[in-house]
Amino acid sequence: MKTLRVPEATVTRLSIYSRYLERLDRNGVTTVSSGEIAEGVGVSPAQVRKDLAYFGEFGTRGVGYNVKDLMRYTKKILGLDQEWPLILVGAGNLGYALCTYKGFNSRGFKIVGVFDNDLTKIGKKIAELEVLPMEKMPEIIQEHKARIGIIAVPPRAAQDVADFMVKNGLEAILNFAPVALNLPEGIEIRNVDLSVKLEILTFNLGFKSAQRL
Amino acid sequence: MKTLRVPEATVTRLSIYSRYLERLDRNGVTTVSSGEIAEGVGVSPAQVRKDLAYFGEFGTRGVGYNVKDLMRYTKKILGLDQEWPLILVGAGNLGYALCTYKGFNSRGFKIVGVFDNDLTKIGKKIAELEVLPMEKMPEIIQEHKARIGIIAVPPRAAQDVADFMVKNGLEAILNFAPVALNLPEGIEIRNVDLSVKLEILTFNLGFKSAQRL
DNA sequence: TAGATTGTTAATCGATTAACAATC
DNA sequence: TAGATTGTTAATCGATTAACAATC
Repeated sequence: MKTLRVPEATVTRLSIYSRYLERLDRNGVTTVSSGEIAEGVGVSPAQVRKDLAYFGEFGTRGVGYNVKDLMRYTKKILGLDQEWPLILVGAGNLGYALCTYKGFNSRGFKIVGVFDNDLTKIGKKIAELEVLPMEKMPEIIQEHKARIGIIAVPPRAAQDVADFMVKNGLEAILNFAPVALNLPEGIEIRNVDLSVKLEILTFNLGFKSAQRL
Repeated sequence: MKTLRVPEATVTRLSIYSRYLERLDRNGVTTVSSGEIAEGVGVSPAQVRKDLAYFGEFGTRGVGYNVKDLMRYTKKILGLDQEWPLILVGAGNLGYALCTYKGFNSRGFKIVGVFDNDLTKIGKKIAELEVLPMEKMPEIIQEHKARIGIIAVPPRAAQDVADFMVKNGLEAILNFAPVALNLPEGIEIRNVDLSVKLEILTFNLGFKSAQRL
């Protein structure tokens, strides 16, 4: 792997190519061109080739890419050739949905601990897993060698949860609470905001109406 | 509103500024500078001013921005000065979580119909709403003048649901299924992929380990 | 007035695309 | 060989940032 800086957009697309290749493979397709991938996921063929070029040469000129091989390469690049144990905080509706979300399991993600500080939730079961009090987190992190945490709590609690996760050794956080978190250098953090994309839609609908006037 | 093309990243940030301003307002802050907003959401002060400049002049030189006013302006720009009725298809765990998600309501989004084609789900209640069969969708869309649909079904069903939504007049779709949808020109579509950001994290964790070698 | 902060221009930076030699 | 498609370079495009005049 080159130590060149890879644009985050490239990694995002790689994840999408990867899933598309899985589908092609399931459908029995053995060879694919950059143009077909591009068509399938909605980007340009040059984009596909450029993205892949950050990591190596995976195709055959005049022929295209072997679907199975490229699928494996892309998953390997993304780190999906291994299982990733996840620590989840927040056993509300969103937490429940994430626990049962098949899209995680199929990519090698496995939630190994669900935590909450709400006494009415602790002890309940979510898909095989008992909701645990926060104090148990260090133990579970150690047991599974977890490195990634997911925050699915209300905004006001998110920073405390993040601090607690970092204190206990987690290195990366996926945050579903709509707030910017303050974390020490070196901790990877990404936000998933369920409402932002919806607001892009409302913006665009309004914008189009305005232009029609 | 200028008819200039606005970068999508600007709209995304506007949504984030807007939420941050709401928080400042709740905390009783009356005036804020571009530098403080930048600090609060993690971008550069120039970025904040540039983003706002697409839509007008909202500040006072030497002073900053009035929090309440700027909050109202940003919400208006995003189309959040009105209620948006939403049509949701998919009454599984994710659908359930979205129905009860407070982040939607607080921004003026209101799910007015939940649909599924699973007979075991139809008739059940999710937070005041009865899960309806797909055939009822046209009626509900008309009744509420809904323009936006949310897809929370498994990937293989997503395209059919999208086609059905478009056929019944919806103009914009938020898609939680991890597939690229094919839709006619003019239909706004955005995907929310719960797993992609997680894969960016695993990529970065792997990348960092590789660089340490 | 002196200090502060906006709005905006120009410079910089980075990402996408077009084009084509390499090569199957 | 002729046709196809990759990998890569150079050109283009667009977004971010630095800098500063305007002005409170």
